[in-house]
Amino acid sequence: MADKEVADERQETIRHSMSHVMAEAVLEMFPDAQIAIGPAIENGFYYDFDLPRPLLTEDLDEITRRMKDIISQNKTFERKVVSRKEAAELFAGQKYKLELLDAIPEGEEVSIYNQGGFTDLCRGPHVKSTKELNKDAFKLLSIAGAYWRGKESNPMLTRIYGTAWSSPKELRVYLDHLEDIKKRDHRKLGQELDLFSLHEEAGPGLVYWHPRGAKIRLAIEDFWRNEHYKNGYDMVYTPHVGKSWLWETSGHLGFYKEGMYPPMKMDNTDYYVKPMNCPFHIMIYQNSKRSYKDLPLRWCELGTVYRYEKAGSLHGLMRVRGFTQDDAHLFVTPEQMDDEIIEVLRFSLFMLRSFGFTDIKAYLSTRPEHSVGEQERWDAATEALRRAIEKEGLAYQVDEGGGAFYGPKIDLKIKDAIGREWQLSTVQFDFNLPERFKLVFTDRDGEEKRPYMIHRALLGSIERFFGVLLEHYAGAFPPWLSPEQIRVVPVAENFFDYAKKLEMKFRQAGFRASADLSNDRMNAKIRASQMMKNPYTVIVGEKEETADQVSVRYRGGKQVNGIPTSEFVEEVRKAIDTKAQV
RNA sequence: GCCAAAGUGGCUCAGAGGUAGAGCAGCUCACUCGUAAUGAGCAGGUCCUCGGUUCGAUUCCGAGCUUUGGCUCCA
Repeated sequence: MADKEVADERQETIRHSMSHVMAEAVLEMFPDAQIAIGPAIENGFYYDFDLPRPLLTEDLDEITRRMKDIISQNKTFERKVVSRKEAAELFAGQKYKLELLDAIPEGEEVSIYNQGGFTDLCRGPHVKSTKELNKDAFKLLSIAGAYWRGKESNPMLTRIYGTAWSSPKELRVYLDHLEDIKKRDHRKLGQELDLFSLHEEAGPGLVYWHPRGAKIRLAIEDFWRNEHYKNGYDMVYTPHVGKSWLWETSGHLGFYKEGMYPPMKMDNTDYYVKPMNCPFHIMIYQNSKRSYKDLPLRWCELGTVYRYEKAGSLHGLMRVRGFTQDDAHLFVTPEQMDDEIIEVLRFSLFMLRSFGFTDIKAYLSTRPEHSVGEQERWDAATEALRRAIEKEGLAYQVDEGGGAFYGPKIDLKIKDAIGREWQLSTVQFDFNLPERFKLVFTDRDGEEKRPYMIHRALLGSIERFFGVLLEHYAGAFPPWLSPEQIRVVPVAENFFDYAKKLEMKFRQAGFRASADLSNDRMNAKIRASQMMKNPYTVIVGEKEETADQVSVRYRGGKQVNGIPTSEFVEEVRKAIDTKAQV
C-alpha cells in the first residue's frame, strides 16, 4: 500500500512536470500566449492557455515534437522562493498568473520553478530534471475549451489534455484502455446491436427504444416491478403534466425553472411537463386522511420526466432530456425512519448486485449552508443514513455540506467492468415538500404530525442505467437480459421447419428466441448471430432433427454438439434463473 | 450556454469550385451449403438548413440546427 502511494506520488510529479514541459513548448510556438494553470490529473495532465489563434489537431504534433526535444535536453527543474514583488515582476505580462499570485494567502511561501526556458509560478513538487521524464511515455490527447477557473462568466481558454506515464509500456496499457472504452461506448453498441436511437430532427436528448432494446428494458422493468412488490412497495401511475399551482407549491418554479420545459397554456393556466414525480405522489397522499397505521407508505413508479438539460451536456443515453426514473417515495413516521432507511439501502444493494455490480461505494452528503428544515430532523436523518451504511458494512465517504437544500442523502456508486465509477442509486430525505404541501398524518395520540418523506431511485434512470449496463457488459448481456437469448440457425433450407419448431418450443418455454430463415448461407447466419452477441446460437440439421437434439454455439465461440433439446432448455432456464453470465 | 471540431445514400467513410464514390446493409436472381461473410446484378443521395460570393457552390464565406470532445481536478 505504502509502495503504491509512493508510486502514485511519483506518477503525479511526472505528470505535473510534463505539463510544464508542454507549457514551454507552447510558449515556444506562441511567445505571446497567456498561461493559466497546468495540474496533474488522473492519468495525465492539462494546461490552459490563452492563445492568439485556435489550436488545430495538427498543432498537437508540433507541440509533441517540441516537448520531446525539451525532454531530451535534460533540463533541470529549479525551485526558488521569491517575494511577492519579485513574482509580480516576473509574471508582469501574465494576467492569469498575477491573479493566481493574488490568490495565494498572505504568509504562504511563493515559489517558482524554472526549467531553463520556462518559469512558472508553482507550488511543486517536480522531477529534478527532464531526464526523469520519458519522451516516449506521454501523448497529447485532445484540445478543449475551458473557462478560466471553471466559471461561465470568465473567458474561455484553450486546454490541452495529455496523458503521461513513467514507461512506454504503461502508456501503451493506458491507450489500450482508452480503445476498450471506445469499443464499449453505448452509443456505438446501441447502433451496432440495434438497441436504441436518438433523432436530432425529432428532438435532441430524447430516446427511441428499438425492439431489441425494448426487450432488455422490459426484462429490467419486469424484474424491478416484481422485486418492488416482494419488498413491500405499491405501484402508482401519475400524469405527465401539472398546473403551475403544483410546481409553485413544490417550489420547482422557484428553484428549478431553468431545468423545466417551458409551459403550455390551456384554459388560462400554465401547464408544465413534470421534471420530477414527487408532487404527484404527494397529491395521492393528500387524497385521504392518513393515519399512523397507514405508514409507512412506499409508492413506486417508473415515471418518465423531462428536463431541459443544457444542449452541450447531452450525451447518448447518459444525459438526456426525457428519461424514466425508477422512483419511489416513502412516507414514514419518525419512529419508522431508521428501519426504513436500512431496508431501502439493503434493497438497493440487492438490486445493483442482481445486475452484476458488486463493487459498490456509498457517499453520505450532509447539510449544506443554505437549506431548509429543523436541525433536529437533519441530525436524526443524517444519523439514520449513517447507521444504515454501517449496518451494511459499506465503504463510504462523507461529503460535508454536499446534501440537497431539502435534506441529507446517500448516493451509491458502482464500479463497472473496466473500473469506471457511476452513480446510480440515491436515497434522499426531503424536509421541504412535506412542509410546503403541509403533509400530515394522525398519530396515535390524535395529534396531526408531519411525516418524513424519502425519495429514492435505485437504478437512477432507466435510460442511463441501460447505458451503464451496456458498457459494463460491452453488449454481451447475461441471458436473463439478452434481447435474443437463442437464435436457431438451420444448416440448410430442408431444416427450416425443424428450426421453426424449435423457435416455437423455446418461446413456449418462455425464452426470447428466433429462427434465421433468411436465404443466407449457414456460415453467414452464424456470423450474424455472433455479431449480435446472442448468448446461444443453436445450429440444427439432419442429425439434430432425427435425434431431437441441438448443437450449440455459445457466445464465446465454444461448441457443444448433440445436446438433447430438453436438456438444453433446462440449461438455458437455469442460466436465466440464476442470472448467470455465459 | 461557452470553446473547438464535425455533419456526404440505412450504417461506416472517401472525394473535388463544373450538380458525387466505396464497403456493409437493402432488393432481385442463381446457389441449399455442418460452426464468423456464396456469387452476380439492381436500386438508393436536395452532399444538415437558410442566406451570401461566383457564370456555376455540396465544396468558399456567414448564420442557424445537430453531433462529438471539453468547460470538476487549482500556482
